[in-house]
Amino acid sequence: MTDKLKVAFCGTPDFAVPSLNKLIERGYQLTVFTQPDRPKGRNNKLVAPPVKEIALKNNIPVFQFEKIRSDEGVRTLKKFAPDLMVTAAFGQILSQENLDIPPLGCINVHASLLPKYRGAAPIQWSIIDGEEYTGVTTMMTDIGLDTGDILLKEKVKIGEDENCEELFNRLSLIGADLLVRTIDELLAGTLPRIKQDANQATRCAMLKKETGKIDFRMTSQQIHNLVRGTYSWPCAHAYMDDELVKIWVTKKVDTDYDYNKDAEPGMCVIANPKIGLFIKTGDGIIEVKELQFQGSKRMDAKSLLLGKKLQDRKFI
RNA sequence: CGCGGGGUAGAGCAGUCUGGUAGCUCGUCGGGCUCAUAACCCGGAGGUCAUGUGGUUCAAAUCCCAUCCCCGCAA
Repeated sequence: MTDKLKVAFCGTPDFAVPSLNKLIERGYQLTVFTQPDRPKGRNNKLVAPPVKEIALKNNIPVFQFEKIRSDEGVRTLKKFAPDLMVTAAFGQILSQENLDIPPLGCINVHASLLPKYRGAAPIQWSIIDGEEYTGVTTMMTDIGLDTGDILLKEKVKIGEDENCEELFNRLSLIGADLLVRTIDELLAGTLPRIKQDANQATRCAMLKKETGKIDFRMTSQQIHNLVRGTYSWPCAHAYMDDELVKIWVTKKVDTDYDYNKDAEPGMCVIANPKIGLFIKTGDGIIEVKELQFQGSKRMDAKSLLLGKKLQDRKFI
């Protein structure tokens, strides 16, 4: 084992946790930088980022600058004097001054096959776009947005019904393994560095609430992708009589059902507690397995239909 | 004290405004019927109506007060 490599770890959400855990296992000397606690939930209670929880449990120093590129952030980083810096879903932009501090540079773990899906929500967008494959890439961080040289890459197939929470979990574990392999090769001097082909690059935007709005004129497959890709947040949704309805789980329909083929997209063409809930789409119907009306709990469609009549009512 | 919805049988809901025997759709148990079903028919069990030995009342799931829990929005 490499003794006492000093690593500054910058990460925030669950995705970054397995990577941090790996570095802890390695016994590196760590300092963690993460986002400040944010108000969450109904009473605006402050909630610590998952990475902070892990760090505290392991007695690792934690800093929560609003901006790590601030004077104070830079000063703190310099004082720790890391050999290497690692970022994983940090959510802050590093300055050149930050990047110049660690002699070995800065490695970023990014959940896409770069140069595709640079940006903030690559996992979600790869599902929404209906990609067959995605993966994790480690790269040398530079000043651009996910533009640094590619180091290692691992490709995975996206499951047909896999939602982005499941894919997140899968990729976060793969990312953690890829990270330590990257560090090993970096130290061994065998690490490849490949420039990104800017012509092939695509960039994905942050998800907005509005991203999850379902337009039932889309195809069943597109809707299924949207539901899976926005799972958990912002969650695919539609409205019925001004009531917000979250669509949690859908299933593509393979059976031949008898329903009104002339119904408008969004119409509940079959809404039977014994069969389920089926909504007309642009090219057929889609089954809604789990959904949630505003103010009420998330539940499976068949249960909901026991108490709520949705037959021939329409989602917009 | 951010705004709003809700807690009624194992599940999902109605009933609350206008106080007067606890209902519906399922499930479950028992029986019947059908070549068959998203089946159908008959019968039964199962609730201190979130909590308060709270207030009002002849009478509270329902009105008033307090507390707890769940959910949506906003951040």
